[in-house]
Amino acid sequence: MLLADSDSAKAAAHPGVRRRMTSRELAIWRALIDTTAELRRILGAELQESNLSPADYQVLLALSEADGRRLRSSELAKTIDWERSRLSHHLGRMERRGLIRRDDCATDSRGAEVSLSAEGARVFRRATAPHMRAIKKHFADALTPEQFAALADVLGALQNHLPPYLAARA
Amino acid sequence: MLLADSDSAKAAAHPGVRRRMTSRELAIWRALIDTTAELRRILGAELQESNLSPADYQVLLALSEADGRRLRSSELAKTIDWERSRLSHHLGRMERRGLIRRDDCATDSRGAEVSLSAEGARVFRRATAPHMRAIKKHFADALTPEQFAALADVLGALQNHLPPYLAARA
DNA sequence: CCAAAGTGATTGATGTGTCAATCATCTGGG
DNA sequence: CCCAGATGATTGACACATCAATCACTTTGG
Repeated sequence: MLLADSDSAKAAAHPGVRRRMTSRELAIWRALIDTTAELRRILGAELQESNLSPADYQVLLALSEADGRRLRSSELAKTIDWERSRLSHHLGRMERRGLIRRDDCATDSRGAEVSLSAEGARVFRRATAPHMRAIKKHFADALTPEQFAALADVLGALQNHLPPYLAARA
Repeated sequence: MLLADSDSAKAAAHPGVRRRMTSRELAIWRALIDTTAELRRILGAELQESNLSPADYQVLLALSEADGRRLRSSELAKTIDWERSRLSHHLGRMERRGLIRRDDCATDSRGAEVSLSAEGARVFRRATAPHMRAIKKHFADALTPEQFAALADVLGALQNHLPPYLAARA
């Protein structure tokens, strides 16, 4: 039913900005939201088996790619594009679980240095391969090279059309 | 950088299931997740101006399309594909805000009938048009007819490849 | 030098989502 | 009829996100 096309003739006649959305376009929007939500749900459940939330994984990934496996808190926030308060709360929980550490910063006594604990590094290492396999299985294996190209094109168009600051961050 | 393609030659040589993901495929995956997250964020912020969360909107939409603007709680859950406990918590909050009502069900005293309150109907009516405009502005207006077709194709492929029960629900 | 503005980070309140446990009611086989 | 198991729905505990407020420190202009 994604391909139902009762009003596409109208749409084609008016390529401009002034027309209404067609029901097909709306259906594709909903399919986009639902399908990506489902994919996130599946991958999140898979990550859970390593005792990590998707958010945990993002943090650990950024830290493990960082120089010396440590980052200033605000740098980390910028890297993964989180609000600082969200990060602060989350780091609190991750610290309690022993995945990361927070130390006072030498050069700025306001700041905090976040670093990967040995345990955090270990957990991350063991989670990565299954996570990549899951992405491959549920996403990459579903698409042909042509579909990848088309998807990249669509995402580029969407990003370019986004309010400027996202484009700036990219 | 979405189009960087350092290892696509390798990929093309092995169309099968056994190969590793290319870095380009992974980049497209991340772009998909990030772009849809940003779109959800923008539309959520826009909905907020009508004092509704995206979740509120889903509930109100399902109710306002329902026969008599009322649904059994479990029917509602099935319609919007939520866990029952999530719905129960959410309905509690929406009831406190006066958007919906819950009454005992006549034919099954375990059950609850959820219905749109006058206020809920009013709020939903006033939120719908701006919401549709926002989807059009940030999503539909960004894509050409060819890109819509390609996206529908990609989403179809992803859905067909999902674990069976989603397809069953669709 | 110092007060005011700016910056790095945390906190508390509240809304949201998930899981497992619970409660009440319904239903079907004996 | 009756009770064991299924079903409809809620609850409590906890993880997570967002917002506004706060705190501590740093910087800067006079």
